[in-house]
Amino acid sequence: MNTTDPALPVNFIQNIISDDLKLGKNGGRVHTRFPPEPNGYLHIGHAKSICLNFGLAAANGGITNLRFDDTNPSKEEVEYVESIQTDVKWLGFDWEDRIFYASDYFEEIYDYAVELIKAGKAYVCDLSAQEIKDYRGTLTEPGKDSPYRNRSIEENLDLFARMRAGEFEDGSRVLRAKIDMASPNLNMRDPVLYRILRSTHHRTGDAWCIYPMYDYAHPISDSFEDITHSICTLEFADHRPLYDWCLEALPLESYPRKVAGRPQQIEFARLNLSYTVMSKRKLRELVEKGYVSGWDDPRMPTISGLRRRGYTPEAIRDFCDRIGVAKRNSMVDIALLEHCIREDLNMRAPRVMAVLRPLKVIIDNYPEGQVEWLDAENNPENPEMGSRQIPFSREIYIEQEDFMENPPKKFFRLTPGGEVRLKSAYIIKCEQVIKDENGSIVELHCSYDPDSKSGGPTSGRKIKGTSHWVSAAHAVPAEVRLYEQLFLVENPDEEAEGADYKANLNPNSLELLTGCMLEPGLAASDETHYQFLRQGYFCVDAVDSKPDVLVFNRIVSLRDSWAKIKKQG
RNA sequence: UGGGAUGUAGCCAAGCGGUAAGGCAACGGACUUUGACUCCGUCAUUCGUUGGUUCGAAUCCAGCCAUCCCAGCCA
Repeated sequence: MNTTDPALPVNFIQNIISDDLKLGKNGGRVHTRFPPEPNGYLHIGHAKSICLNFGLAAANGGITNLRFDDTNPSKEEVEYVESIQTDVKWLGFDWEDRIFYASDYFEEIYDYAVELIKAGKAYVCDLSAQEIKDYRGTLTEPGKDSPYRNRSIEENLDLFARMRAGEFEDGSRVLRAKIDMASPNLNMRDPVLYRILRSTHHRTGDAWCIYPMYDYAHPISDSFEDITHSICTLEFADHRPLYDWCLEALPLESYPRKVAGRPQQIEFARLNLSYTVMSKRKLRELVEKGYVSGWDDPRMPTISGLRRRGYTPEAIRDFCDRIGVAKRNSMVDIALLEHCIREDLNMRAPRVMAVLRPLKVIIDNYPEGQVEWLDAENNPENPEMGSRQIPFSREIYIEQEDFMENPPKKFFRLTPGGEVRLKSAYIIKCEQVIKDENGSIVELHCSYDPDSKSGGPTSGRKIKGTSHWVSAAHAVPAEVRLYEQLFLVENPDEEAEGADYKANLNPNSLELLTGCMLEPGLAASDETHYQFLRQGYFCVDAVDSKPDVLVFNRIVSLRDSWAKIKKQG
């Protein structure tokens, strides 16, 4: 029980680890592994597993392996193994030199299968896939033995060797564990251990035409790597007896929690996030059908998408710490993720001024041609970040939405005849509204109060509203993308033929703004985050930025977006 | 209707026989050179439900109810 050390995580897995340590199991070691199949990019759900495996080990003085569960070459690609490494590193975790592949063990895994056959615990089955299914029985009825179940050891050995040698067609034979066709647990009804599959493997090429199944390869891999705590998600709970069966049936030296005499895996509930499409199949569909620019499109809930949308590793790790770990299926509100990134960025993102939808303002009583460099603090929350100089001149831009000709009661910004403070500068008063022939507002003429200069001795006048602005002559044009994460507006009926969930994705997930005006001097790098005042946090998109234009991506609140869509009907 | 797992606030989640932590959200209020941020305050007489054991139960026991997972030669 974790009742003493406040530095340790508080969750049921930590409790298990603490108990094991107390009992001296595994020689006091804690060794975990993060075992993704390289069949797609990692998403926020994987982040939970990564933080758990690496975090729990680190908190207990242990280590963590990165292991690719690459036993099904038909779905796997090197692009994915590379992106997974990039993303785990970016999240801030280090597997040092312990990067492994299940495919590294293919030869040994095969040898163990031969041992299983020799021990009478496995047999080659000639049933077709459909027949195996039929023989398996149902949830409520027991299955029946395969007619090939009692082949001689010699025949099994011969057949299995010939399977490997490529003598048989794909799908014509499998190697099965001989367990119990009447088990109430379907996974124990003589599960398939090896299948014949002619598919080029991203690492072993065409060296093999038979590949081990997850249920068989995984416990062996854990054992080879001396893993002490094999953490996986809830849907594998039913596989646990099979995991144990493999370890017990094989002459293996090490397996998790062996000292207790009960090797076992530990299951936790996978992450579900509101508004978030977490299914790899669906994410793949978005990519393959070109609905997004790629797995790292900022609208994607992938680690790489979140990165481009402006999320930091610190925020994601904090989120994973806060959601907790348990065994109940739950749905975490994405507002918590959004809270984590805002909190992280609040202290370290410089405040800058940028006008997304410019409205020209001419300050008539400000000398033509004059430029003043004003002092502006970089982060009021964090004075250590200092200040910078920004230019002020006769013609500036303010945000279109910061002026209203016929304002509602509680509008605090600029109105005809009204005053507003320009952040870090002067108080201005709107004297005249200029419109074009269509009645659209094209520019404002204002006056300024020279005594109201920010930080000056006479700057104390209180004005209800404050606006951001940028000097027209100095402004840098920019492109801004307002991205929001893809989410489902309505949940499509997945059972229906050709269910098109794409049609139900939020329609306004990307808004492209051109002609935005930035204060001069902003730097471009994908590590850079800014807060555009009152407009939220943005990060520079180094992937899409062009030589002459900075591209910013913005983090938006999905709840607000959802409300907006619902309101529009 | 077989097996496995889970039910504590709108959403997560501690709690492990001694009288319901914490976070997010929400709602009040203060502050503010951005209505942001920050800061104060409010938010479960009750732990799926019904019984039982006990001086005492979210914690132990029994029944019931609800939800999720399992019939890939996927992981």
